[in-house]
Amino acid sequence: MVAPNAAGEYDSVALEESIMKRWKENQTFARSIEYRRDGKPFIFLEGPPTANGRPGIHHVVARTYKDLVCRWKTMEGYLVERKGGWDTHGLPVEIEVQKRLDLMSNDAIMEFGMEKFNEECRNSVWTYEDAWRKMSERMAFWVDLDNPYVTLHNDFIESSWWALKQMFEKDLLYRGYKVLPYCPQTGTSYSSHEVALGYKEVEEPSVYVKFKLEDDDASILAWTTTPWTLPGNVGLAVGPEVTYCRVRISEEAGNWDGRGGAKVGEEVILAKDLLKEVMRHHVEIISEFPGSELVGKAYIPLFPGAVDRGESKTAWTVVSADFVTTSDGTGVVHTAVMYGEDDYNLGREVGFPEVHTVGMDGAFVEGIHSELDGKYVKDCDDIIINLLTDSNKLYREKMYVHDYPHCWRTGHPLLYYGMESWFVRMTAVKERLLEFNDQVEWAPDWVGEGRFGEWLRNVKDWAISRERFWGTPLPVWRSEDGEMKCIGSIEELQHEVEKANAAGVENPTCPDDVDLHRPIVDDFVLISESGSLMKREPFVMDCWFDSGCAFFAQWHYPFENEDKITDAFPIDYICEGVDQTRGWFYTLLAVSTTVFDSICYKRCLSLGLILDKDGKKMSKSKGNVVDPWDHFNKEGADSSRWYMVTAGAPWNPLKFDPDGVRETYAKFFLTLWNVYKFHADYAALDGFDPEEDILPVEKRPELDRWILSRASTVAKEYQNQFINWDFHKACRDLEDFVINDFSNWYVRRSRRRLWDEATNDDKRACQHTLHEVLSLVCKLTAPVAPFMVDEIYSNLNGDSVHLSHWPIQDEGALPPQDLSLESKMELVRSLAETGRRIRVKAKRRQRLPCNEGWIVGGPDLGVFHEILAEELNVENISTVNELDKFQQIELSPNRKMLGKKCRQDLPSVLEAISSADPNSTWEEIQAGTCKLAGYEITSEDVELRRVEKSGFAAETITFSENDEDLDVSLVLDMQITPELASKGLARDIIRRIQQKRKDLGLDIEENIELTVWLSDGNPELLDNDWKHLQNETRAGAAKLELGTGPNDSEEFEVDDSKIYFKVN
RNA sequence: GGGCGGGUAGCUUAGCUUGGCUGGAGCACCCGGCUGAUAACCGGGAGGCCGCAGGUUCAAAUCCUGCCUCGCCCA
Repeated sequence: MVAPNAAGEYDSVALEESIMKRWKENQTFARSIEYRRDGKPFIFLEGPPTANGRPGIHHVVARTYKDLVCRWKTMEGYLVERKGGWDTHGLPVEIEVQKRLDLMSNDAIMEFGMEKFNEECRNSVWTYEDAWRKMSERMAFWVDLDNPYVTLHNDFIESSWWALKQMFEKDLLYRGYKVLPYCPQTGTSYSSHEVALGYKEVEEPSVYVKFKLEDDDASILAWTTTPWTLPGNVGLAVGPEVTYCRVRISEEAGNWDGRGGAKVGEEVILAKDLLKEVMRHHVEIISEFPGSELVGKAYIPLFPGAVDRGESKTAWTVVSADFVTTSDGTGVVHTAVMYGEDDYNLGREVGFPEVHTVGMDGAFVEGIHSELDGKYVKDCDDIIINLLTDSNKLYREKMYVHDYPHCWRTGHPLLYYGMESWFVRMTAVKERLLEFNDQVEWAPDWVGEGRFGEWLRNVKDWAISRERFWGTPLPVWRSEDGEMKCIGSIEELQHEVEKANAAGVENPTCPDDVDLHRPIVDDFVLISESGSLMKREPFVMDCWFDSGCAFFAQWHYPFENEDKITDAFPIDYICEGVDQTRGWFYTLLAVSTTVFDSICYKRCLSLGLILDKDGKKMSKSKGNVVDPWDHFNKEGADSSRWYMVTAGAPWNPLKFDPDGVRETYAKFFLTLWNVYKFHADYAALDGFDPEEDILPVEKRPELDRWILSRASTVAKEYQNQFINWDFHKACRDLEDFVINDFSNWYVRRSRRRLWDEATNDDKRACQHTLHEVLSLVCKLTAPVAPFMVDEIYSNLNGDSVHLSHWPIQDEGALPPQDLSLESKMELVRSLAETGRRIRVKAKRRQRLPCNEGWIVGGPDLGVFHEILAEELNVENISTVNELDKFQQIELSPNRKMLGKKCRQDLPSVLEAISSADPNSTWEEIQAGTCKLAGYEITSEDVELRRVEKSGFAAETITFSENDEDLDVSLVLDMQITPELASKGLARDIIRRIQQKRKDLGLDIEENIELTVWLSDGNPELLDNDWKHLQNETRAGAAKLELGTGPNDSEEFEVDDSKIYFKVN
């Protein structure tokens, strides 16, 4: 091993870039995996981002947590392979292409050509791949992007097909309807985020409709904002617990506005709470009853013949539904099965006929009503209202203002429309899902138990098909009479194509590398067992299905890599934003449960959202998006990563404050670098070899043993915090250690030890200690902020820190701990601080020494007296036990004990304690005879405090060791002697001259010529101190004069008298 | 409308599980000190209806109830 190089200044960006280069040249990432080849695997799965969006700061956050766990586990000795992945299918891709090529409807796409369109999609997927690569590399996210899994690759699709077939064979796949927001103008249904693009406030007619009961004169009143759904009405829903009433119109209404009405004597039924809201007539209440009494009653259809009853027994009857409320309407919900999600679910549940009254073109189908057939539904509101009015079925109309989703492309209102769709029967495996979820270690646990658990308890069947073009095609072929085949591999497809060809179908060729996308797969026609032609169901899969298959499809399982599932499944760790709870976290579990009947991942870290510094969501439109490069190019990736991890718990929302990154840079990294620089510069100068002349720890001074012990303690706690997912606490503690213990105390106290030019034991001890602590800090920091510490570690140890071993597991790897030494040093530091506080209060300059200092109480600090004398600027430190000389006692109540004993009398007892004489009371307490305010007071009820007597400057602090609180006092002697005054004066002058030297930019070694003028008020400067002054300031030639200095001399004041000096 | 989480100093936050001495820290601000020690450090100061309102208790930031508010997810 050779001596380290001198460190140079810290330039984070240049340093990180040079390290990136070094990693590339040395293949450090690959080596970090290879040298763990024999280790136990730790399986990480990368959630695939889509590369057709630019990466943002939130991706940096997620990748930091992915990376740090993988690096940590690697250092621990696990084999952690990291395959990159890309999500390349789905709606966002199609929308991008549609916008670019102005293809605003399905017809336009078909006209353009589906093949060409999909080709455009395939290309557009990679728009930002380079930006992603650069970001990943710059932030040091180690992942294999050269061999990623890609959801559009045939291998991936084939594996997904295989998975679907498993579901199909388990009867978990079925065809049904799903009510979706649909735009008849473009012929497409919309996902929720597209819907969100198009909400508009509109004013529309709403109607209160009278549904005449079959065997009763009364009508039930129902309300709807979509009159066009009324011809499709097949049922009325009431709340079983809601109170309804039957009322009779008792008077004609005056000032009737709009169409509709009711005659005197007519009877209607509605929720009691909404009576005033709805009725425009004076009415008398005939009866009141719960909704359950209405259930089963039949009524006369509004548009007879519009819907075919079919097998349904419940059509045009009242049913009960728990979603019915009395917040608006009449407390009765008109149900048209195909045009509302609640309606559809209710219809399925109670058996209403599932029949469309509206076509895909948005117009009524033939046979509804002569005035409606073939007309666009939104043009029919008026006609329908008139028809109802004419047949006395309308009670009233009311204009209604609400937000309603509109097509973001055409501006037309969307229709909620029941579409053919394929589902995975998740409801059938609900119990297994819950069971598996219980086995997952969630961070934080409330996401698993709460948000995710809640979702699973209410799990619905998963609608996995989309009427789109760019995606994994649904591999189900279907004949007109409903025979179905699900294809699970290319080989099977080829086989089926051959079979069909043999039966006379003319299919295109189906080679081994057939592109599994549309429209190619659409062209294959298969043949059923009974000999009918089968066509592919014209859907693609929800792209969430793709990513849900990633854990096996990334390996092309089961066609290849069987061992990846037998040996490397379930996954050990995944990590994504909390918004993935019902996204990727769910689809992974859904697929693994339905296909493998297994848990999918053992640990899941769910990250909080990233917000701007004001707590607002980052969005392009608000312009508050933080570009990661702003910080990569300024403070660097280390500071960005460390900031993000220390800013809060990973699952809490992160308010990203650019100033926080700067602060991290200035405090943690700059400090660490300067500690390193301090060590490296002297080590380089001295030719220090960390492997030579190692001084055993027990032979090193207390200060060294202390910092080594602290380092051990911090390292162990760091590991515990990591295991508990408390990365933020771990890193905050480490940061505190580096800044306060290591830099501000150890290095500050050790500085002079390295100044000595000759080698000695003390210097060697210090250098080895610095080397060991720095190396340890590097290892601990490496997973979180991998750059700078790699530079430090490599320079000190010759190889990358990322190839080093995590220092925690084996006992011998950490320096010895000495907790009693740690707590003593803590006391020493507190005493040093206390001394400064005493001086401020006593108005005594820090540089003016005190003759004596006494430590009263506490453990033996003999070995630290020298440090304390220096820190406190006291000539002589001693320990004394005679408290009374400096102190008197005070009693302070222990409220916890007294509260239990005295309850409501506590205030009067407290009063009694504070007014009693402490000395005699304490004697009584010890004798067991103390009684105050009627209560017996024992030594447990009070705490004894010692307070300094006047005449000494003193302060008492509490020192805790082994659950015991000890009072320790520091007393300073405040008298001033000529010797002390001289010393203090010398220090003040030295300080000024040193500052001047610094201002002049003088080298540390350089000599100066010095003249000092003392005036009348100054204390005498003794010979010794004058010599010391010359020595410290390297004043080769020095003169001491009396009087006022010339105009070109420097002037300053000490205790109100002036001093002049001049440096040449 | 439902579920989950948050609301503590100008800002970022710790403390809440298990109630108890004066609610702790960092940034920024002011005063002082210290420094051949770095964008550092130390002491002091100012700055807190601990979201609001009730309840439990001798005692509530902490436990309970309701509300307000912000965020996310779902309707």
